[in-house]
Amino acid sequence: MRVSRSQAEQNRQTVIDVASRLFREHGFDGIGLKDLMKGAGLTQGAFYKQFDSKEDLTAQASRRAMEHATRRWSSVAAGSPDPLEALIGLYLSTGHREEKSDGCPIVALGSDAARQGEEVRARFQDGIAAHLEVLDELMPAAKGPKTHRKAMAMLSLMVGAVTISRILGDEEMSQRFLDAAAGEVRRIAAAQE
Amino acid sequence: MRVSRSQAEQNRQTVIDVASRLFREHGFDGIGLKDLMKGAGLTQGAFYKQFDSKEDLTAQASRRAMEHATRRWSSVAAGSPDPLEALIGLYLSTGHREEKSDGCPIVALGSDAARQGEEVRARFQDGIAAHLEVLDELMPAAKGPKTHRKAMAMLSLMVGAVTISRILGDEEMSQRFLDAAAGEVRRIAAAQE
DNA sequence: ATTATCTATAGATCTATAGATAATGC
DNA sequence: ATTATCTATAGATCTATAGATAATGC
Repeated sequence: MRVSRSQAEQNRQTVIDVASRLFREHGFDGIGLKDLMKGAGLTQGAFYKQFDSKEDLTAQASRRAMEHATRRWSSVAAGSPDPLEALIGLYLSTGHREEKSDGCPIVALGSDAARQGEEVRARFQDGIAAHLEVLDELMPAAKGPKTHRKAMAMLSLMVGAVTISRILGDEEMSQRFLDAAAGEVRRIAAAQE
Repeated sequence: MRVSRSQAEQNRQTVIDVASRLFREHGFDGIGLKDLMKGAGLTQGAFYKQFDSKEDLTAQASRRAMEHATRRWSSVAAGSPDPLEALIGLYLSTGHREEKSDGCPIVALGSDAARQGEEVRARFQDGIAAHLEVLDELMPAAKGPKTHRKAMAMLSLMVGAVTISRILGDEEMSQRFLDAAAGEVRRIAAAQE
């Protein structure tokens, strides 16, 4: 039954990966330890050797999800001649709207995160700051004192639009929210000031 | 033990009101029927004479919260010489950031709503459409074909900014998100096109 | 006679712990 | 000898139902 130390550590990492996806799909309160562990091919009993509590896993899964999302933003931006358009194409798309478990954690868990303890919220805060830095870098206009301010508005707009588009059953309305956000994100980035 | 028909109906309405607040505070999965009923001064046993299921109450509480929020937007806009500034002052404020249970349901429950069934999501969709109409009305620039598109971007931006500001423990950063959003909402409303 | 609410409970599920087991690591 | 994982379980809580009770409404 016992496995090697490196295998145990790998199992722990798998649990965090699985949790980062299942929490995004079902919410922090929408999935239990049994199913989280089952997703990693383990049983519930192994949980408390790996983590202090469910809240502990929640915090670690939040960090994992945020770091993954930031890395994706960076590499999409770095791999395109027009980083902003590449990011808009990725984020404000139907693909992203329909991919809850591998999509942006702020969209999938933003409302839930606001109700969590300090530890979880700190992991989200770090991720949000990292997202802002990526946006700062790809701003096409000359970098001014307003750049960071613009990045905040762009992130808010993107998060809000995908959140709303996921709620809407009316496909056309949902699409129009994404398109409207894309247009305004471009405008904000391009604005002189 | 039995109460009059009108008292029973009033009790039902109280449960919906209480639920619309407690769900916003704790999430749909974060509070049980016992505490919801207790909040209305009743016991759990009375629940199923009033509602079909928890999901039924979830849908009714969502409608109630959304209608309340829309009415607040309308009256704030109608009661001011500068409707847009009045709305910004109400929505993108620390007061709203700290008032989860009586604040915007899209912020408090947006991520949760995206995971709910059609019935609940339809109530949010109706409320979102109603919010857009309020924004359409108060747009200062001459109403063009782009008005509705702008309203969508403004709503997304406002929802995203307050959602993020509620997650952040860093007060200054939180405030800067609200300010950045306020600035861009004004810009979008004022833009010619 | 009907029924709104109550207490009580069924059955499922939740987080967390205890003790057994079998493999690792010294 | 230590320990990662397993099965089993404690105790709390969740949604939903059943039957009793006491007041309403015919």
